[in-house]
Amino acid sequence: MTSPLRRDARRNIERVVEAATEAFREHGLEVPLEHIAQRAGVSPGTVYNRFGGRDALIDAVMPALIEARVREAIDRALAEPDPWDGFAVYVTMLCELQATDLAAGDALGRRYPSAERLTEICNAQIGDAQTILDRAHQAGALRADFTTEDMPYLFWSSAAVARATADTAPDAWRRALALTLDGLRASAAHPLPAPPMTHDEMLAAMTALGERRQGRS
Amino acid sequence: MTSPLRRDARRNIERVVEAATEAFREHGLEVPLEHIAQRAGVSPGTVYNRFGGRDALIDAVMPALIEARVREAIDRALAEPDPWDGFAVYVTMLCELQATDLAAGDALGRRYPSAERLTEICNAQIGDAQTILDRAHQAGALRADFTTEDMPYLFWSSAAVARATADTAPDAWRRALALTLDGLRASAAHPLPAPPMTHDEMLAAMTALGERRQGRS
DNA sequence: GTCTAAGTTGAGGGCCTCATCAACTTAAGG
DNA sequence: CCTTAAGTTGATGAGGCCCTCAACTTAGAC
Repeated sequence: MTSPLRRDARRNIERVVEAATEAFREHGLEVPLEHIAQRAGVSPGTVYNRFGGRDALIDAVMPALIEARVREAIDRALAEPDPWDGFAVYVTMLCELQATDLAAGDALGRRYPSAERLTEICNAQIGDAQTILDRAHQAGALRADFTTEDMPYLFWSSAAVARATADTAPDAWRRALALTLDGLRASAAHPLPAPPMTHDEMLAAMTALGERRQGRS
Repeated sequence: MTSPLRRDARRNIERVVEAATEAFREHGLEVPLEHIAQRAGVSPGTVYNRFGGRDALIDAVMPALIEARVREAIDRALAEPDPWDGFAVYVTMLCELQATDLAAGDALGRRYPSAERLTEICNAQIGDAQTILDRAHQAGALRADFTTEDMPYLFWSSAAVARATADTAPDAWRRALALTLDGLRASAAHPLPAPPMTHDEMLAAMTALGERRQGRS
């Protein structure tokens, strides 16, 4: 079997996970691994030894966080007696998460294929979202032409607003989101100029964002 | 007086401006200056000699482009008999510009204080936007609580969607924007959770985006 | 206390971008 | 043509990040 880790190794793993959680939250998933190492009081080499690279580290840190927060959002949404309120609560809580945790913003709006556990969690999350949408659709509250494939627009938009205003008007995203939500009510619906993305287009777009570390060639 | 430039110098300036226009459009305002130099068939040093740095180059290239396109949008908007349609056309044309020209996306949503001409143009643009908004407000078509300071939300959001989907669903931003616009009609208005940004907060947020070249410390 | 495999270290090679400047080239006036 | 100031070049140093690996340290078994 995998021989048990030495005590110092286990302790370093803990430290790195802890440092990574904080650094990811504060600076996003692209924070230099060297900053994480330093924060953990460990050499860069150790991070690579223990995790093998950024994606594995992401996969060690993010899934639990995302899953917990998404679950919370789902529960609160379904507890809401009014289906529209449920939908609004769901979206708002996830956007709030994005606004307070840059890494969550990355994780919700992008895909990192080699972070397998995270990908799994996020895909499951789409199914959960479907439940909330269905309920709001059936109540006639959510416009009929809004689909799960449109959800990333909300996350991308809110993340963009939150990042832009983080230092100057940290609650601006709430106003921007409220404006957008008003456009999603069935009563606000006007014909749309284009069909939704297909599921594959959506995933491809999110994956491209994950790969595009920064400006490419 | 400033002694006239030598012919080769003038020619190089032209080439660099041309190369920069294309490179900015394709890759955004953060494209490496060396790529621009290469594209212009010129050494990196020449770009620095002639322009002195990225901001000056931006200022040499972007203002004319932005001004022309904004003017076009204003004209088309005011030509629209219905004030709501005018507003929608205005916003849509600027978002289309963002979607087809990454540099325009940067310029409309950010501020680069040391690119003075560009800053001036963009500030003037806000005044023009006010005209369009006023007309739509007075017609009772645009929700009363939507202000000029809310406009950046539209640009940031649309730019985020356009960047995300550029390679996979290049028209997705139209759908996302249409959803958002439906929330801006007076008839869709529900109370908002927060006041608009102040003008200063808006400018500060845009400036921060311009300075934040990429992930900061 | 000794020993050794497990673990850590941090310098270093690779790659990228910025910005500079001494040495070279060339336009253009005389 | 020759001259020379204007202009260009591209190698270079500085800074940042990634990832690796030979040398060193240490936990923990005996």
